[in-house]
Amino acid sequence: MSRTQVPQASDIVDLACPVREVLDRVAGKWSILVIIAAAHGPVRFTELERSIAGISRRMLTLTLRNLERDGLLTRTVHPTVPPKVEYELTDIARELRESLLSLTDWAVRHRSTIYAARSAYDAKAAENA
Amino acid sequence: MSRTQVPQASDIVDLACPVREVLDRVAGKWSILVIIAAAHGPVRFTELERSIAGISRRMLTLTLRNLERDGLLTRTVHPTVPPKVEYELTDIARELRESLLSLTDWAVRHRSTIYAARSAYDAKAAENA
DNA sequence: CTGCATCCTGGAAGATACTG
DNA sequence: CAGTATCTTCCAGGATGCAG
Repeated sequence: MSRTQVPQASDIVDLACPVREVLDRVAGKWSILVIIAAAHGPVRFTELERSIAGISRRMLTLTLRNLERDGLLTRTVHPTVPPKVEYELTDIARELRESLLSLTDWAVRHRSTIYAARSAYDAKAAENA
Repeated sequence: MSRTQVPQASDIVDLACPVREVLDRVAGKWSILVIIAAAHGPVRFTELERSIAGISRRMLTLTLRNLERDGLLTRTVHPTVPPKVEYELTDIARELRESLLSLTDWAVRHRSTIYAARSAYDAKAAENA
């Protein structure tokens, strides 16, 4: 950031950083679902694959790697045949999950309102067309 | 949640829906920042543009439209010259913002831990290369 | 069972220019 | 002031196949 261009809305910038933190960590299409699916304890790869409807093997792998990289879950390889790998949330991931609960709660409480608003908006837009 | 210990696919799906709800609404790169920036009361377009560092006029417009469509904010046009448009969060958006606070709080509390985990992970990956 | 390598596509978002 | 209209770029994510 140059010295000539000082961002004057520092309040937003200050808030934005942690927001970006969370977002970048949780942004993916599957991250949160994996966190939820892994919440109940050590879970195997295939368990996750089965419990998260619609996820591909590739995306599950990528998502798990990212979460592991950020220290949100641990990966334990049991050198058996066939291989057995278990994933488990770390403490901070469990904390994160708690925070997510209030979000999902919000979604549940207001979903009908939001649908209604959306329908109304679209109806009005259509009528102008 | 069912009585069984191991969540089957349906359990995750049940949880996944509200999660998707939130995500889809807040997913964009700018949505949350706009919500935060508009939190303190009626805000004009240009105010938002200035306070959200890095956002383009186009993306601000698109984001505002989406939030309005979902009933998260209201758009009030004052037919003056020059035009004056004010945006304001709705009640449910303010509620959402409250929920987001616990997330940002999480991010702040654990950011250093996460950075450390990431560095460690990357270091290990590099050493295997 | 648990992945990785590759190819490919849709859509999000940036750059730029114009307008009531 | 508060937008629209295009064009373009980029990459998350899907599909498929192979492997230890």
